[in-house]
Amino acid sequence: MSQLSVQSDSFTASEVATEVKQLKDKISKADIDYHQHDNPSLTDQEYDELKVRLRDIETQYPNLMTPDSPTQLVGAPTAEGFKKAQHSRSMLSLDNAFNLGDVEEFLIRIRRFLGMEKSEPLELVSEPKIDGLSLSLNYQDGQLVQAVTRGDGTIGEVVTANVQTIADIPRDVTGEISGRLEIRGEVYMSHADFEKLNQSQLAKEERTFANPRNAAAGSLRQLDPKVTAVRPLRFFAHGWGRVDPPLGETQLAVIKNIAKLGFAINPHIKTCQDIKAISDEFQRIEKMRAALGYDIDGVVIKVNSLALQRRLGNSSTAPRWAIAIKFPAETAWTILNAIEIQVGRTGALSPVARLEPITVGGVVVSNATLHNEDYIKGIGSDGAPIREGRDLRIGDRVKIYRAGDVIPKVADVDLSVRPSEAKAYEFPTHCPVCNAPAVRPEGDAVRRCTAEFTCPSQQLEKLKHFVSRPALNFDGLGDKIVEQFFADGLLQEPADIFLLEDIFKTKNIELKEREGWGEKSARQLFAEIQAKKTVPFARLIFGLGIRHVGEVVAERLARHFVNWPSLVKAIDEFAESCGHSEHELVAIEGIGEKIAEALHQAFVHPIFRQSMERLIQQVTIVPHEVDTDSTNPLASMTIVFTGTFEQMTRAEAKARSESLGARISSSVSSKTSMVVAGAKAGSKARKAEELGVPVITEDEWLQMLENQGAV
DNA sequence: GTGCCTCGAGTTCA
DNA sequence: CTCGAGGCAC
Repeated sequence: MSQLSVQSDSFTASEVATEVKQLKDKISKADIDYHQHDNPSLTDQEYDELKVRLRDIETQYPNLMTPDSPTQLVGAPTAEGFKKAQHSRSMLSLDNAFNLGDVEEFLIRIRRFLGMEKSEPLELVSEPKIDGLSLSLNYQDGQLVQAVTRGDGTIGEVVTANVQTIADIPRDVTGEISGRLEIRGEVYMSHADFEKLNQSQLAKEERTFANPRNAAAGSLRQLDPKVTAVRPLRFFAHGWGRVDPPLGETQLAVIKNIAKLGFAINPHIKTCQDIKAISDEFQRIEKMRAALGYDIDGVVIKVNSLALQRRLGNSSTAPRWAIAIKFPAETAWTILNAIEIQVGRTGALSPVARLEPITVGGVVVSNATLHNEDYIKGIGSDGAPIREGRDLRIGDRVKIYRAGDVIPKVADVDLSVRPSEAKAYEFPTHCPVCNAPAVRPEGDAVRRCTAEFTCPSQQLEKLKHFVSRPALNFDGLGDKIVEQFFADGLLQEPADIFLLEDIFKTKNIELKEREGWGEKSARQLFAEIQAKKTVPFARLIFGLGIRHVGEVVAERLARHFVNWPSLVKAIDEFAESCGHSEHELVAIEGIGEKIAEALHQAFVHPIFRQSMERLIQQVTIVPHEVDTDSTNPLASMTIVFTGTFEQMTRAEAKARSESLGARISSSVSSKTSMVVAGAKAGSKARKAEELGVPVITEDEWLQMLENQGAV
């Protein structure tokens, strides 16, 4: 293994490529020996060294990285699962519109973001929104190398073998295209094929599927590709991820070129020039819906120009250049049997409706969210009536729909059949779990249990949050197990998790002897806990479960403060400065007084403080990753924008710099790396000069972006 | 002070 | 996925 330490600098490009190939082969052979033959051919250490070496090379030569590289695969395939792979660009969802007004707002938002006049033309493309499963297909030099499901948008499951038999997906576009090509689209099943499949399932006395979407999902996620092969799956391409040679300059042109490569595309794609055309097209598709022969749940509208799409970019969850206009949801009537109150990790008392089970949109629903006190009364928090002041009472006949085809909600109540004995629901004034007073501040919609750190429900929910996927992401320590351990008094706060092995010892309990545990699973759990002792800073901050501090705010804090002591110091200082707006904390983009106050409130609380000190002793914090790419000067900068911009709007400038890894701040301090001053810049530019912070013009700023190839 | 826009919190079922 | 609310631009 000595060649592994050789400096790659001394290698020629082709030598490096050869080494990459060899590494990949070795790793995948080891994978097969290990997982499929249960016969490891390498020691763990040798295996890890190979992977580290491959990752090093890929970091140095990103062009050698392919989607099927073992470094892109996270986690091993399990008996009942698929390998997982990270998407090269995350697969976002779409914003939804439910009426024309929403679409108009969407167009206004786009024009405003781009600084376009109302009269300027903006070409759009419309297409039916297929109700299926999103899939990413990765080709290298024309060969299909990997197919990945959407998953959580960042990481999906590898189903390459399963999609090889789908006729709408070419396995090979060799000769047509070289380099990398990632096609995205929707896997679905036609109505006719769905009926046939269910009949044959019936004949074989196997389970039938509730709807084509479930049938498609079930068929795609077969562990045995031979089963998938006989299932009649189809595919429409509707987008793309990374594509090496550009395929066109508009959405429509690229899609047409994708069709030329042999992919199926939907025949009902059209360009629209204005809201009227969109409306007409939506109605046309809606009329056609039943006759299409496959399920659609709306119409997708996209900005046609790819240049504009690039300028618009993405928000954290969805592209700004597309929107889905959804068809109205299916509804069903049922009986409201009971209203129960749940207490969440922030102490929020959330009412949940227990329903007489009913099928809505192909799924049996027995619970529905009731949001809050006012929702039960039929009144919005702004005083606007939702059901014209008609409240919900136990025993009522209610209309249920699934918002966004997922979350069951109560849309209406039938007063004509209300039982005479039904009384108005009285919302509890005390926590149903710990009986502490539950208060609802003036103007708030939510009533909260006041026993912030002592209410068992809040403690438990905070623990669940800490172990959850976006936080510390403990494998094999899910909600159910946390609940058990909490009920048995083994866990109370995050630090206890890392001390679990000791806690078991001192209490003289053997985990492997508990119901449902064995030697192996116990050992695995303790290993996982050990592994999670090293934790990325942002995940740790998010895991603390402080109000108003979600993933994004946690990431911003981690980015800004880099390490734990600086964060704590800033929060303590904020307290001393009596929470004033000049403070470093409040100057961070996206963090205002409420969030700073929430952080301060948590950290001054002795119980929280103590539990933090215990936790910090247990973990090693990985500082927030700073983009060390030396060719990107924006990566580690804190930038302040001031004045009026001409070439791009402020929102666009910010979005652009954030995507290049810069931090945005609203006020100038000694920590500011640079001020970009547009026309009529005032006090901020002056302050920057006083502090010796460089001030550049809009043109110079654009020049910097251009140097990054970001324009 | 007001009106976006984005983020956070809570929710269902398979 | 939706709603409420925080942050920020106007």
